[in-house]
Order: sequence, then C-alpha cells, then structure tokens
Amino acid sequence: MGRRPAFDRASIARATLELVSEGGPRAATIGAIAARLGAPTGSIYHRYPSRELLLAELWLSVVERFNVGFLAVLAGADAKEAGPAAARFWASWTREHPIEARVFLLHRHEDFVPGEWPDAVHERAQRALAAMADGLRAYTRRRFGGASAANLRRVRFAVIDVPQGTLKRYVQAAKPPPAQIDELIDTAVRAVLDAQERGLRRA
Amino acid sequence: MGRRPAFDRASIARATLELVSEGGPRAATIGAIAARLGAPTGSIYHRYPSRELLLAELWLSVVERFNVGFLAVLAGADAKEAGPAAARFWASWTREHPIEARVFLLHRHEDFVPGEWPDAVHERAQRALAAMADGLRAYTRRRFGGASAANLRRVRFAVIDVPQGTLKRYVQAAKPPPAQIDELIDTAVRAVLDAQERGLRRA
DNA sequence: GGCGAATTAGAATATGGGTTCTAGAACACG
DNA sequence: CGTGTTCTAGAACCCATATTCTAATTCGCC
Repeated sequence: MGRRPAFDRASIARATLELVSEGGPRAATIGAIAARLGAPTGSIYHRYPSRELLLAELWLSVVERFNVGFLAVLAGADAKEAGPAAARFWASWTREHPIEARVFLLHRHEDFVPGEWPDAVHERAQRALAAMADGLRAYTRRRFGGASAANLRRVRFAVIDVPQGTLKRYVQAAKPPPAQIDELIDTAVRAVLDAQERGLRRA
Repeated sequence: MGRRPAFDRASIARATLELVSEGGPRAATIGAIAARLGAPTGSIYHRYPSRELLLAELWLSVVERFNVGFLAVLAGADAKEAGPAAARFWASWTREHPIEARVFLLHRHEDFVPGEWPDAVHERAQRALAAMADGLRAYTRRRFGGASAANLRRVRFAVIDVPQGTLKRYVQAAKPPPAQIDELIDTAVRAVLDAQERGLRRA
C-alpha cells in the first residue's frame, strides 16, 4: 500500500558519506546530497528529520564501526602485544576503509554536530564514548596492573594519539599509508609502553 | 587629514583570533567580529577586503610564528638532540600560546581557506610550506646523512606527527598538557630516530 | 478499475551571513 | 574656520541553504 520508495536511508547515507569524504561536512548540503542521488531536496526529509541528525548518524556509524574493530584488537589475549597491535590497527583500517577514514580522521564531531548532540542520538554517542574509555581502562589495568591517570595517559598516547596523528597526513592526501608507517608506529608504541616498566623497576 | 581610526587591523585580527579559538572558524562571522569590537559590520571592510583574506592572514601569521620557533630548535647545533627538542617544542609552545594553539592544532587550513589561497597571500603560504619542508630536509640530512623518502618520513613522524597528534587532545580540552606528555613524546621520538641507526648497523 | 497511503517532485519560505551603499561625523591642514 | 579626506554607522542587498508546503504520482489492495 503506497508508492515504491526510490531513495532509502541507505542510499542517502551513502551519498552523504561520499560528499563528506570528498569535501568535508560543509560540502554535504541537502542540495548536494539530493543532486548526487538525482532526487529533489524534499525527499531527503522523508527519511531524515534534519540535516543535523543525518550527519550525526553518519558520524556515529563510522565511529562505532571503527570502535568495534579497534577494541577487539585491544582486548586481544596477549596484553604485551595487544597495545602495539591496536596502534597498528589504525593503519590497516585506513587502508581498508579509505572513505570512512576521511570522515573519521579529518574532522571532529564538532564539525558535524555543533553544540550538543540531538536527543535522538545522544545516548548512542555516550555509549560510543564510554565503550572507548572502558576499553582503554581495561587494557591499562591488564598491562600495568592499575589504571592510574599517568598509566591511562601513556596508553592513550600509544594506541590513539600516535597512530591517529600519523595517519591523518596520508588520509588527507588520499594515499594509502606506506608499510614503513606501521613500523614507525610499532617502534614508538613499544618504546612508550615498555618505558613504564623500566621506570617501575628503577623506582 | 581625516578622522582618527577607532578599529585598526590589529584589534580586528585579535578579535578574530579569539573567536576562532573559542568556536572555530565558523564562529568568526563578520557580525561576531564586529560585535566583539563594538563596531558596525561595515568597518571591518575598511581594514580587510574580505572575510576570506582576514582568516587567511590570521592562519598564516599563526603558522609563521610557530614555524620560526620550531625551525630554530630543529636547527640546533647538536643533531642528536635537536629532533627530540623540536618535538618537545610543540608542548612548550602550546603552554605558552594557548589561544594560538587552538587555531593551529584544532583546524586545518582548509577550514579557513576553502579551495585555493587568495592571490594576495598565495606566495606567503608557499613560503611557509617551503620553509617547513626545507627545515625537515636539512635536519634529515644532518641526522642521517641523506634525505631519502624513508628518512624524511621517519623525521616527519617523530618531530611533527607524534607531538601534534598528542597535544591536540589537551588543546581541545583547553588544559595545559601535563609534564608527563613531554616525557612520552621524548621517549617515542628517540626510539624512532635511533631505530634507523640500529637498522643501518644491522644491514 | 478505483481508493488511499506512501512517495516523488520541486516550488516557496525563512534565515543567516557576507558584502555594499549611503549618510553623517571627526580631524588635519590650509 | 572652512574644506577635503578618512573614517564610523548601520541599513540595504544578495545569495546560499535548510526547511516546509502543495500538487502530482505510483502502487498495493479491495
């Protein structure tokens, strides 16, 4: 009962993803999304209540998918190896998901959702944040015995800041990161995580 | 001959800097800048021909000032120490210039100047880019004897990507980075720069 | 085949923000 | 003190974009 839909949520989300990847969130205007689909602007609003919510869901879905893979690696059995592996995960994820990587690594959520998160996705956003925080805390405890602020900072530095800061350059240039990058990340991360133990032993 | 100016370029630039620091480039609308100065919107255009050029000059002046300090440290006499020192420079600069750091670390130039640089500042932008590239190449040669692509990547990773990726977190939170951060950066950077030599010796 | 819900289609509306325009004010200089 | 020039002041204009509204279309179902 009713007309067959021509533009579903998935294709709208896909077009938005591509536009953001190519030109950032500013490029994903309702008009541009509609034009890419060959749809009239009004049709977008049959699927999404507002541009803000469309962009918020896009951002969240990319972050959630990254988190799943990343946190799985970070929870790997060997605590000594899981950290470096999680850091290297950034590079492989970037190679496998170049479009999503541009969304995730080149923009902050504020560029998508200025101010507060809309109610409709607020809880989802909190969950994503909490999942990451929990994963880091769990790994820190596993690796160092306790999750002091200093230990947490060390882990965050190693498994997030270093790889993220490094890969942005290649994602920006739309080139897959060279294999050497994985080595550099690995070297830096091991040095930082092992340094804590040397420090403890010395103390 | 003529009326005494009430709003000069410096105060307009300052207001713009503050607005960008607080809310990103999007917040620096002509209206907001004028409101902060208690000026009418039209007055901005007596000093700057367009918003685009105002933002472009703001970005460039911050980058140029950072570059001067950074490249001076990177050119320090002791080649072994200059790299780690340059990496740590990011942290101290961030502590000393929190406002500018938010402009420099939280946004890319595309957020200020979408597309090509305006003619009026194009050459200045090129100069800033070239200065950084030259400094990195010179250091790479000094430290490793040659500036191969791999060596250059190693240096860029150590003295730019690692510190930049790390500090963003604290700049974003508007908190001065804790002293531990300097240690983490130092450890990671030394490990990566020294690893090249170990690799060479083995070969 | 006709009814009605779901949808397309795209014009109309509203708003925000950059830029320009006109009028008036202030100050240096003769 | 008048005069010209440089500026303030702020309204007016214009365009891009999000959102809404109305009409037309399609298709399952009776």
